[in-house]
Amino acid sequence: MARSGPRTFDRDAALEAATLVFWEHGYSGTSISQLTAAMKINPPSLYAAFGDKRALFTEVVNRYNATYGRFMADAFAEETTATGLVHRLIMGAAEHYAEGSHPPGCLVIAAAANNSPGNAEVSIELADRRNANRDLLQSRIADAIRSGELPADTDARGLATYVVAVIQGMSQQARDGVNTETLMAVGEMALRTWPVQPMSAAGRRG
Amino acid sequence: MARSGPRTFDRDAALEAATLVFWEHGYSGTSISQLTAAMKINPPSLYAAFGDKRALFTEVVNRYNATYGRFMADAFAEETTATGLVHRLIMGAAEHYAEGSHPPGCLVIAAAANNSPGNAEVSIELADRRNANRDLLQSRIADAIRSGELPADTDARGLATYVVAVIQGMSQQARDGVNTETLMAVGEMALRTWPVQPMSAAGRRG
DNA sequence: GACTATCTGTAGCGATCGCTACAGATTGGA
DNA sequence: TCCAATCTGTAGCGATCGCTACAGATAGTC
Repeated sequence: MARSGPRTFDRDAALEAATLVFWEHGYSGTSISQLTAAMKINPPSLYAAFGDKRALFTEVVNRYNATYGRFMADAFAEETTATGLVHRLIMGAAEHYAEGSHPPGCLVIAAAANNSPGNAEVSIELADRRNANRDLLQSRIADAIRSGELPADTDARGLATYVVAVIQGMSQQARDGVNTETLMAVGEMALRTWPVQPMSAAGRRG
Repeated sequence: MARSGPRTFDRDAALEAATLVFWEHGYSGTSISQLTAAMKINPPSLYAAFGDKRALFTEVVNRYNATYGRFMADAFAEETTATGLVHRLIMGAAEHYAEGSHPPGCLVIAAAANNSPGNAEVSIELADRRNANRDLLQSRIADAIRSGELPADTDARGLATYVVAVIQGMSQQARDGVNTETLMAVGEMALRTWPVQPMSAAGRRG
């Protein structure tokens, strides 16, 4: 077999393979031997290219957010109203979480739920990402209340938590085998609770 | 130290201790040494009294459903309308998932999310329990549609999945640090999407 | 009070974990 | 063409995993 010289494997393809394994089995449920088998490299190559398991996972999560999870960042960047933003977040989750081309659900939600004390840092890392998203959504909702898009008595914290909970629940349901069609129905039901200014035409509801 | 004779430890107290550890760290994230430390027994006593780690976990889950998770079974047993049932499931989750007297969230939802291939059976065991609950709720909703409690065009599958997703999302949010007050707000928002017969007085909405 | 049965504590089993030392193989530069 | 540098594969490190053999200690029986 070919040994040495410049790197012989595709770093991004290896990251993609690692992503799918972490997505399916979570951080602690994935072993180095599983990773090296999926990435088609040997342990020393993995450690030379990515550092250690922890650093590889962080790189995987960052890449995930820029690829599979991109619809979230895009929604935050492109939607100017809280109503449009929430609609796109929820329906995007419904659309993507049960696609057959990758493991079900959201990697950031599902990949570090069970963690031994030794892996607590990884749980915290993902929880921080989830909570940052929720806080960002809350601030966008607060903006919408100030601008008059949403009623003045709207509970920004509660509403943001509700939206994030629905998305996380859809991720779990996708993991439990629910298909895209049902997730879409869930998303539409979730959006019916959205507060609308009585005299406003800002709502997206059909 | 005292050795031997009849069993010297309280079996149920040991189960309770094991419950809290599994609840916090999940199945694969909990080691035998953690369990024996929390249960204040040594490995041979654990294996003599409970079989192995897997059997202990199953016993823990059954006991959990009869204690901490009892509000779910009670709601199914005591509520006669789908509306009342769903109200009690969601508000019960909101009330209990962030209590400070035990780990946050629901053990059945959180304890086997990350699993290596060797622990796949445990994931399936909990997924089956979750899906059985969802299917039971769906059948109760279908009954309510037939009886006229809910509109005839109600999507029983979608609605049951929505309710279960909200509950699972609340569990995740509790794990991420959200308090009871916010969970209550989430539950009330979730119930606003409940379909009501226009001419009926069956709704519980405030 | 010896005997049997049962439980407990110590110690350690084989397997796997994340990770790495080492040497063989191949490349680019001199 | 030979060297220095770099990557790869083999093999195995110490630690921990789930689990158990073994022997010491206590209880009930006669």
